[in-house]
Amino acid sequence: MKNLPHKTIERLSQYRRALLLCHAKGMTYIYSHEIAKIQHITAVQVRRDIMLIGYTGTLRKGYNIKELIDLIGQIIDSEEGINVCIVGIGNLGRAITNYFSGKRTKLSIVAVFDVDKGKVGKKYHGIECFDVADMAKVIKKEKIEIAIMTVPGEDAPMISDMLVKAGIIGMLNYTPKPVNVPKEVYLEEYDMITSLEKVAFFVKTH
Amino acid sequence: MKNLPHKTIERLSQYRRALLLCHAKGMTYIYSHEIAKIQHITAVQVRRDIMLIGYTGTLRKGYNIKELIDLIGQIIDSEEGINVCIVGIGNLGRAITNYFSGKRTKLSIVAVFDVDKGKVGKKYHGIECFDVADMAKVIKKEKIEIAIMTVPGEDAPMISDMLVKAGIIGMLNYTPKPVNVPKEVYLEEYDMITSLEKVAFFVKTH
DNA sequence: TTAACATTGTGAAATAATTAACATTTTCCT
DNA sequence: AGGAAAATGTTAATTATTTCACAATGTTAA
Repeated sequence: MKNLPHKTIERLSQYRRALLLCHAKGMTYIYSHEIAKIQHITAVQVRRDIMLIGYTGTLRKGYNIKELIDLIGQIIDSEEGINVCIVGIGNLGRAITNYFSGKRTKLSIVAVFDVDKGKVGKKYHGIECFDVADMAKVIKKEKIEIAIMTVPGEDAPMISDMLVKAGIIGMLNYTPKPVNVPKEVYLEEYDMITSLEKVAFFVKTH
Repeated sequence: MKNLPHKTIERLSQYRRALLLCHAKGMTYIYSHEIAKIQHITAVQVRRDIMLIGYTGTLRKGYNIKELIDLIGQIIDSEEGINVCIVGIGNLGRAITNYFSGKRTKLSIVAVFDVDKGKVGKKYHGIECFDVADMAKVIKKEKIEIAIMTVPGEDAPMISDMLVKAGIIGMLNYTPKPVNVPKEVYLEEYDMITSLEKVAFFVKTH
């Protein structure tokens, strides 16, 4: 199951969230075109994604929601769970801890870091804030594997290097500054300004 | 210049930001492989993107930074500038106003909206917060064309509909909930949870 | 019981994006 | 002056992703 396309993985994560809502509403089966409607993509794409993970639905009844949720979980989650940290607990960092608080998933945010001594020692949504200087120590102690960077752009390269040295193996960079990591580290970057400029461009060209 | 690939547009936005930093440092020329290094992509891709916008560099000297910045601006900016609003001024909304404050670009955040009466009337980074109920009025008055949604997921569909009715033509949805908009409205969705789950998946599979 | 229909599953085609390969040109060195 | 090196610009090949088209099959209704 290694060779799932990146885009399929993204959609599976989204399907699962939509399916959890349906499940909570008491639905038991769902058609590909219903999932497609929710995600505003095509039904064929939904079916193909589901085909790729080897699940098969029931003709004329659609997919069993519970089974599909569980299967997606088997595919994209780690059995043991993964610990995550956030570096930089400004507005963006807090927004992310917010999203996660309360939701129990296989991904747990177990530490946040900041340079601001006024923040160190405080708790954010129940998660303790440590000094960036103690990063390596805490990451090892808490077995943290993924880091989310929400620091100012100019600090990103240095923080990134520290994270890599501390043994992180996945990184999500939300700063506007691209960072370099060794190829063993999986890096995903997202930049809000770029997205907005992209929307502006495509708005302009209809 | 209409048919630029989506990915090229994203990268042009990023190149521009990197080039502005280089320009500020006093550099006048840059090689494709230097840009590539900064963005950690390949030099061929940089050259191809630049080729697509019709710019040509100087052999053995590289690209003129100032000229390239200006050309990218001509391509991706709207001459008159575009007004943007943020709906939902929680942590994420504030993070975005933050990013933009101080930077003068062709994109201006001219209004923020919230349902919380305690926030209405206050200013965030100099931008006034209006009641969501007055959205249509303010959007027309201020000639706002793009909206950034940073409301809780459950409010997203309703807010989205209101925005569309108010005449928005581009939308950036940062809630975890996909929304439906008519095809005349350009929609870009980004979901942090999905990104994190994706990183977790690819970390797991090396 | 059978015809019409709705739905899944999937090979093949189409489209989008990246990468390889290399011709071309300028500069530098000897 | 001439050859080597270092860049750009671009066509072609490759890879990734989406969409089309339709076979298969269970379900419903007459």
